Amino acid sequence: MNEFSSTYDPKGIEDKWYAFWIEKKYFTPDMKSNKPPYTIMIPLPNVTGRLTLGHVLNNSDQDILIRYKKFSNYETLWMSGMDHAGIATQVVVEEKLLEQGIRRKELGREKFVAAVWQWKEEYANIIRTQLQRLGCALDWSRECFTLSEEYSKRVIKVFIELYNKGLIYRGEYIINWCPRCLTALSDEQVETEEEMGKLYYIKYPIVGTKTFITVATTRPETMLGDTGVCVNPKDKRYKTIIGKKALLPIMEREIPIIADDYVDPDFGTGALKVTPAHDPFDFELAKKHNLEFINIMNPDATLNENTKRFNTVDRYTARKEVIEQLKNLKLLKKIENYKLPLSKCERCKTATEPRISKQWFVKMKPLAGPALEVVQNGTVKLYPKRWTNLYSHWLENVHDWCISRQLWWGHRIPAYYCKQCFNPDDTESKKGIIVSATKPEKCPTCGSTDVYQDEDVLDTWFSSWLWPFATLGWPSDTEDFRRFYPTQTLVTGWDIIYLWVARMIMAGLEFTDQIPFNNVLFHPMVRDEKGRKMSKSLGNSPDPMDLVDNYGADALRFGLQLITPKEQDVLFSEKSIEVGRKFCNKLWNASRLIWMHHKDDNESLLENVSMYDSWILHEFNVLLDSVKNHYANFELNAIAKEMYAYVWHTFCDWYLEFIKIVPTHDTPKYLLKQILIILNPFMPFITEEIYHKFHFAKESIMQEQWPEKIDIKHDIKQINAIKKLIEEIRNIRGMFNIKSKEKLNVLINTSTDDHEGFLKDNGALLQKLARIERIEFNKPVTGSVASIIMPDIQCYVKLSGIDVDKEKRRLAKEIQFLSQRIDEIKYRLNNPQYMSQAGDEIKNRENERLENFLKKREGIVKAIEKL
RNA sequence: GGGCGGUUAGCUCAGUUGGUUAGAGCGUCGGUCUCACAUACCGAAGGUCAUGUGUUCAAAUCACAUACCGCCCA
Repeated sequence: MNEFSSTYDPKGIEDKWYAFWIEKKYFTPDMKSNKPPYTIMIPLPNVTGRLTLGHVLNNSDQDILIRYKKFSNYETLWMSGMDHAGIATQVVVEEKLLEQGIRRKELGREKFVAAVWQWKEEYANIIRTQLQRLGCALDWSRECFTLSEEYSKRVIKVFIELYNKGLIYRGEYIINWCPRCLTALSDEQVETEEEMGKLYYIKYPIVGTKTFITVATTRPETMLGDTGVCVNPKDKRYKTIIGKKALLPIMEREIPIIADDYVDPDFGTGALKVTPAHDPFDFELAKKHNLEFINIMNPDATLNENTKRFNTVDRYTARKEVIEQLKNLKLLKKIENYKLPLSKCERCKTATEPRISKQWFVKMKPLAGPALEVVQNGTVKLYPKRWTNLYSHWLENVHDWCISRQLWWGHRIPAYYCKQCFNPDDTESKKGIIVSATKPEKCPTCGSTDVYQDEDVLDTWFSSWLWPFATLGWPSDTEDFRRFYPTQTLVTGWDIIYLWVARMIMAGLEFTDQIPFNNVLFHPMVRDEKGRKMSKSLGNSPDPMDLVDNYGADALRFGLQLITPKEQDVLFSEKSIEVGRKFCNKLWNASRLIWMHHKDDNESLLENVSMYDSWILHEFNVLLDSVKNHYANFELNAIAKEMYAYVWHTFCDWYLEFIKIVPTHDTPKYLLKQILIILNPFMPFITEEIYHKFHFAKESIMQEQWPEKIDIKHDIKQINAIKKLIEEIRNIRGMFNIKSKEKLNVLINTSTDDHEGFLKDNGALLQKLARIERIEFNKPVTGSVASIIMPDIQCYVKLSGIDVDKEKRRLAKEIQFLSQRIDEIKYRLNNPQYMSQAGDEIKNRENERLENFLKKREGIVKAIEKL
């Protein structure tokens, strides 16, 4: 049975074809082939959770490109894999365990990590299934995981190499600390949000005087850690007190008043309280002026013993209590409302703390230079182009990268310390530090065998920045690496341009001396209909798999592409997926019609090409050109829209209607195959299914070639004319409210024999599509008629009892319009500047327009006279 | 504070290097179960292209300014 149902139902079809593709190993490149390679590395999904609509967009983009390139004679590889996602995954597993009353610390490192691996297995399976249901042509045989044994070796090798080059160091600086995740974060893993807060003005008594110096701060509790007050040396208000001491209230500690150009005299009071251990700028200032560093906070953001009675009090409670005490001491001058930027942990949204801490860092400047250059000189191209500015700006101002994380899930830092001679507080010397892939037997400095490994793990991005080559076997000189590296295109969201894209380019240049990819396509973020970010708490994020269940994967993919703008965020609505589903059904039914009449035709185009065939083939050529250009610029949305318009409005609405009346052979089946091929990257399942319904020659549509342009043998002017005439007659019918059951009688006068001959030969088509009873040619116009005046064809729709005034008004309006256009063109023709400056192409076009307008106007004038 | 993007039909968006009457999808309205498809077909209405000034024979398109919205960085 090979029946064609009257509606398309994707159920059963999608799974069937995915299994078939896997069985045939279509997604695995042929290593014996001599085609040029085309490689895309998947932006490795986190094993943290299920895929979102953002992933659907990201992966369908990639699938489209891969399938297109496969048709275009490239040996394609789309590398699959996943990211261990250190913080994010640790957080979700912690939460899950906590639901069962189990605390991470109580469970212990080994058992906890085992629990995360279990989670990883479960979610890797879910994600794999999700990508497969979307139809992704990923090579599963090469799937990688950032925490696998082999991949880890590469990460550790890179750490050691950079350490030996002096590009990785251990140091003590202010870092971003998440009090909830209890780990350091890099600058890029912190989000800043503007929030309404307050600016507190606090008076510090000046020692030895009865006067005060007032400082302004948004975080009064940090005053407990102040070790100085700083003013601008040029600030006249404070000239006399520089060098004196202030008495820090509550703590009753004497702190120096210093001067530095860094202080902005116009901000607040022009006096800055200096908290060296809890602010990056204060930290630098303190180093310069030799101020004391007092850490006042525990890792969980409660205050510590350095704050005396505030010990163990939470930071926000402490703020209230400090304010209360200052009020009592009459040292709180005033409070103002103030908008301040608040830094939050990207993963858990907890407000982060700037905190002085000993961590591992990567020196970024030496890596940034080359990465900046390859983008600025166009070796690596970013799409859309404007991301280049952002990329450059970040690299030009890049700070060192804090890569150590106080987590258990990740690559453990390959640094060992000697219990005998390592001094943890000495961040200047490397004494007693051994960086090594395996545990050293003894300390090279003192010979002690008592060495222990760093407890911390590496930032996730320290492994994923190696993705484009570590996945291909690097540093081993593997065949995969030689063949598929550098890759061609990276497809990702712009939100990780710094976190990932820039770092991959750095790593590629540093470790392989090559760019990791030629092109980067940044697609937009998927938001809800109101433009809000998709989030679990808002409940505005549909599960993509529900959408696949309800509409089919092809509908989801195509619908999403249709609404994805080039440079703005996507506002997702389920309506668009419905449009996708309807389009699938349309394609299905068009195929069904062709199948009913043409399934036994030749699948290649032979000699049977009618003028109507030529017309649709010509339109197809136009489409092919446009699609090709759009692919070159990664404009997938434009491709989707054009294919939609062609299939629905050109192919179905006109061509299929034409050939119901004017029979033909071969072309419908031939062209359908071409259409299926160009649609396949966007909708792989339905196109494969239809391909097989027709028993086309290849084992799978995936083995076909991208269509070539077709030689057009006919002049198709007449087809456009008859099409236009049909549209005009339909328009008249609507205008005069003529029921569609009522057939029309028309009189046609033509100015050339060609037109007359063609219209006579194709009268049946005109009758059917314009619903006409009788056509008469070249007779005088009598009775009441509605007139259609085209340059070479005049058509009069006979109707008794039409509203003559209405027709006169309609024609008069038309004349007015034409006259306006005619005047415009004539004005230009009389303008010497236009005549000398406009190009020939434009002038020819304008002349042609003028000629047509004049002909038309003349015809309408006559038509009015006859009314 | 610095930078980037946006403002086109009721809604969401196209609109190449300035050059036909500024387009599409959805929605709305009217009419059709016409033998592939009512998940459909036919037709219509709807825009002073955010505002202002300028450049040009010609501006949605280029320049400058303003307003509003969004994002990134500090």
